Order: sequence, then structure tokens, then C-alpha cells
Amino acid sequence: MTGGTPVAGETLPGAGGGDDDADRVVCHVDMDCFYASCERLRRPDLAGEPVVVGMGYEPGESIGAVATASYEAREFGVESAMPISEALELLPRRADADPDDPDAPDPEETGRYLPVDLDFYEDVASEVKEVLRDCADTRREVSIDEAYLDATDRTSWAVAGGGGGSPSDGGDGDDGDDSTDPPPSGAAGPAEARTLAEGYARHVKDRIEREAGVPASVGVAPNMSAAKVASDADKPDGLVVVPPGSVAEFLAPLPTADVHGVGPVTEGTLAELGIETAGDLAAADRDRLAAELGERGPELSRRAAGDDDREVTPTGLPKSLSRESALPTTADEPTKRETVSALAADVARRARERGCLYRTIGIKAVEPPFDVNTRARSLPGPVDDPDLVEEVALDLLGEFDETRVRKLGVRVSKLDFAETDQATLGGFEPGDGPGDRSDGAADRPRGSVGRTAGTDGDGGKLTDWVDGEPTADGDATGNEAERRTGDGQASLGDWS
DNA sequence: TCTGGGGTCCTAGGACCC
DNA sequence: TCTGGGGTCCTAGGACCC
Repeated sequence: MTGGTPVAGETLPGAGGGDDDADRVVCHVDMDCFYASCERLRRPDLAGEPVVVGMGYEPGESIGAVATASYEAREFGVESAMPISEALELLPRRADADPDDPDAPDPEETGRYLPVDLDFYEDVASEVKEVLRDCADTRREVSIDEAYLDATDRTSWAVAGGGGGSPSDGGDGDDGDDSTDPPPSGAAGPAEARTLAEGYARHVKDRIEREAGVPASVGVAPNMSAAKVASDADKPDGLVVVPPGSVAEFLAPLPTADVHGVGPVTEGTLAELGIETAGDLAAADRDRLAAELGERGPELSRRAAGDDDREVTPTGLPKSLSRESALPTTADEPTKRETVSALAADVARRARERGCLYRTIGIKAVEPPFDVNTRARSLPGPVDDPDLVEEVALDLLGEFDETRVRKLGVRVSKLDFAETDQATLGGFEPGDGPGDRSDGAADRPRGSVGRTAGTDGDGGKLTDWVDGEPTADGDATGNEAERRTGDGQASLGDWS
């Protein structure tokens, strides 16, 4: 490690100075084109074929987009999030390849298009999850196909015993001496000196493939953001090990866009500042970055330098639930209202399934070309009330009665998973004026009802109600509520 | 390239309170 | 009636991620 680059987070072996963070072993597991892999799992004939899994392409022309493209399909230029129509141009469907039609696409240049089947993917994901549960106690499941593991208590950065680079097959964890010099191995290449961490990661990867039947790429590093980048560095089927001490070197040459959190906009802003690589970003003046990008700027710089002390923590409960759907651009009011009603019902149903109350209801209306409008209204207190979701959503939609939209959405937020007493807010009228509050407020503290209409000088403060669990009432829905909450917790944020 | 669906976090301005 | 400062909540929009 003679390169002049100061390596963030490097610690001396014996120096227990506060943070021995550098010794953490964090694994990032990222399934390879997961949806396509799942489809292949149940349809082995798709092996080696370009496979495109899309949403909404079915009805013909389609307003759909590519959810996942297999690596074979990517070779034709098909990418995630690409409109299906475009994907079809790059890679026609197999079904369209008619050998008798001279105008039909060459069968060699076609792929398979399949509609998403989330339920099935979730089944596969839960098998993957079982493996992960077995492999690490500390996990964060980020999405259906991605997770972080903190394996510090299962393995280490010590060099594996026996001099050899003999590719042992996963998990024969004979640990050798305790010599803890982290191998200064090339980050992405096969390490000359294998660490126990590498063996561990290979074991995880192999088990996933063996037990769930789908391939994963794994990155191992002393922190989350480096592990994330590592898992991405050699996809598909990659295993990239970045030992402590080589994190900064590993990151430095990568384009800024490879840093987690740098999207197209930030990439552009950075480029204007002459910052092209993670190394540039790491070395950039952080005050300047803060001025250009806000607090995010310095944070990205730290990440780019390999400095990330976030702990691997389990995913918490969701903050919002939403549903949206695209439609052929229309200004037709009944169509819009019907759409919103259906979305509202669905969101409310999901909220109830998960045993959560919500205090804010909102809509989204996207105007062509892509102008996103959101409107939201908060209620005096958390509710579980499908009719109210619909009512408020439709009321908010009123502002867009004349508007041509291409997409509509409904969202509930300010979720409350605590107790599910009092599921409905009786008598609340979305548009009601201050005069309206006499009836209906039944079990609500009055005054706050209708506050969203603006003008009432309400006496009972919102927080009084929210904090103060409206005096134990005998509605006895408690049991069910509790059960629902339990279920919700178990099924949220994880892969089930 | 005319862009699906489900999320997260951050920022900025305004209302309101003390 | 020309005016300070701090804090919280709300809404809207934006960037990003998978």
C-alpha cells in the first residue's frame, strides 16, 4: 500500500481507538436480473435466451416498461425502465418471428417477453432470504432482490490458512493463523491471498444458487457503500472482495455515477465541477460540494472516499404506501375519477392488510410530457378508512379536472403501526367548511376536524390528539388490531 | 428515449406558536 | 403596524433507488 492515497478508515491492528469499523465485514448480495432469473427457474428452456420481463406490454402497443432484461437481452441494448416499444425494436419477440414471412424478424434476433409475476418472484425471494437468515444475524433487506449482511461475527479479514489460492469450494472454513494483514489484493481480481471473508461470501453466493436456484452477485467490503459498489463491479455472477485498506483505491477510478446516490442530475452537476471519478469526488472540496448539492454533497464525497460508518440495520416499517397507474393520456373526468377510486381502494386495502393507519392522503397527477403534480391533505388523526381515502383523493383530484394526465396515483403516508383502535374518522368531510363540525365528530376531539379547510382557529391541537391516544375507549377492536400489527411487522420491508 | 410502479430522503417556503 | 428569533408542522417538488 505505497500509493499516496490516504486510505480512509485504516486502523492499526492493535489500536483499539474507538472505531475498529475497518474490521467490519459487510456483504452486499444483489441478485442478477432477478425477475428474468426467476422466469428461467420455472422455464428452463429460457436458459441462454434473451429474456425481457415487462410490465404492461401485453395490451399491444402498450404503455409498458422493461422491469428486467436478462444479460443476453442487454447485449441487444435492452435496458431496465426502457419502454417496451423500444425494447421490441431492439429485440423483437420470438412470437413475431414467422419463418414464412420475409418481413418478420430473424429468429436469431428475438427474445422472450414475459409479464411480471411478482407473487412468484416473492416466493423465490423468500427462499433466498432463508439462506441469508442462515448466513447472518444482522441483515438489511433492501428490496426484493438485494440485501446487506453484516458478517463480522461470522468471519474476518484474516488471510485464510494454507498458502494456496486453490479455489476451495465454499465454506470449508479452516482458519489459519491470525496474521491479520489485510491482503493488498487487487480489488476486483482474484485475490492472491484469500481472506476468510472471501470464503464466507462465496459460501453465501453458492448457497443461494444451490438452494434458491438463482444467481447472485456478491460484494464484500468493510462498509455498506463499498460493498454495494463491489457487488455491482463484476455482474453478473460476480464476487468482488475489497479488503480494508484498499477501499479508496478500489473506488477511485470508477465514474461518479457508480457511487450509490449519484444519479444523472448529480452526475451532471459534478461533471460541471470537473469531478468525473469517485477519486475526484473523494478529493473534492466538501464545502464547495455542500454549496452545490446541499448536505448530500459532502456525504457522497465521504462515500466515494470509502468512508461510511452506517450500521447494517434491519429495514424498518414503511413510511408510505402508494399505487399508481399509467393510462393513455386523457382529460376525461369520469375516467380519471374511476382510476383514482380504484387506486384509492387498493391502497386502503393494502394499508389494512398491513395493519397500519395513515394520517395523510395524497394523489399524484402526471401531465405530459412528464410533469409530476402531487397534492396531499393531512387528517386530524390517523385512520383506517377506505371511504375516506377515496373521498379525499377525489377531492384533491378536483384541481385537475380539466387536466390531461398520463398517470395517476394515490398515496397514504404518516403511517401509524401502533394500536389500531379507532379505525375510522366519523363524519369527516373532505371539503367541509368550518361550520360543519357540529356533527359526526363523535369520537374525535372536535376543533381539529376540518382544519385542512383552512380557516378554523382550532382549539384542540393536533398533537394533543396524536400523542395522547384518545382516552381508552371500549371499542374492543384491540385484539384484532394487535394481530394485524404483528403480521404487518413480519411481512413488511422484508421479502414476503 | 416520450418514460412503469413502488418506495426513500431532502429541501424550501409558509403557517403558526412562543 | 415595519418586525427578532427559534421551533414545528405542513405541502410540494425533486433526486434517487430498485
